[in-house]
Amino acid sequence: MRDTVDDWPTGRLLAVAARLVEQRWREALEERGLSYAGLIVLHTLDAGGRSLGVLARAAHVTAQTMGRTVEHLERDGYVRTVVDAGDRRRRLVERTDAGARVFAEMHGLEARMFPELEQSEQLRATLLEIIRAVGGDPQPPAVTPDSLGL
Amino acid sequence: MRDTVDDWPTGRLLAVAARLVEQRWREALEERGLSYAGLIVLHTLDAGGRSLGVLARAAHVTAQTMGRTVEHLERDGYVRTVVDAGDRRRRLVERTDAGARVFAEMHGLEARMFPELEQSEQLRATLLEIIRAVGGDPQPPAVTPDSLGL
DNA sequence: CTCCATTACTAAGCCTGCTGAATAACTACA
DNA sequence: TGTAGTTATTCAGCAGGCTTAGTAATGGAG
Repeated sequence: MRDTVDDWPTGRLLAVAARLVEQRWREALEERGLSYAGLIVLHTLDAGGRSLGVLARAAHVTAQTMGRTVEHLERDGYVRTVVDAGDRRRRLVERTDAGARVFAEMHGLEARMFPELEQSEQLRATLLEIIRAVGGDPQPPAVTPDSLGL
Repeated sequence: MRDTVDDWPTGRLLAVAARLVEQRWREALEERGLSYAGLIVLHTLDAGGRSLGVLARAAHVTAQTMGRTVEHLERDGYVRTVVDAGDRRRRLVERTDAGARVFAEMHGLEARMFPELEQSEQLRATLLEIIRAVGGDPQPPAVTPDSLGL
């Protein structure tokens, strides 16, 4: 009769847990005018400028979604985009100084915010298996998704 | 240099995994004109009619979000709402015959869709700990959120 | 019995996901 | 060269999260 979260299917638990963690992040981010999705982009750009499509594939979101997120980051002055000279279809996205600064401020938090989470190798391994099994890195499409096992 | 998902913070992995699983669900649901959020509501209503607020707390979403989801379910004919006679602020939500039918069709899928997921007691336990630590059941607010440990 | 705090829900608006469909630029091939 | 196909991005629109700000009904205190 009692309908607690305890007897929910695992997929649903996954969604709720992810939402709660993200929400906690939001509280820390909003005072910098930054979103969780934006933080991910700034993090990815740490290694240098990237095109929109590359960013999208890295974050496992569609190009459309990434386009809008980058738009917002640009509006807020955290990234700038330039048309790729070699392939004018491409828009290269790079961090501004403000973007690099705000990322540096937030970066340390990733480990401090949920230390138990970061240290749980078991959980990380399981999540990575799920991601590979369900989503799969788009690079090797020859892998059968049935080879999971967990 | 290579920026794969492997070295992402755990919270981010959680979000990606949840999104991928939900997306897989969506494919199976859309042909019935049902959303993932809607399925959760129909599931919760399996035990009988519930008010909007109760549904929201059960799903760990805000009352506003639940209001809209119920609105969509009602539009599609899967639930009906009636004003509670005893407390006219409340709107009781109950499944229609169509709602009960479509839920029955989908219900079995919960276990079949990702069998490995459902059987991983380890993962379930970890997710429940996260949910309790970060979100916490609103019922016992006396529990200190520091008592996690994973 | 009246007044006020609380509770349940609604309204408006923002952000991030998605899909489907268009456009522009590049590439390959005849 | 020219044309067809692929790839990168954008546009439009829907759903579901969230927040802040109302409104209406309840219920308790004086």
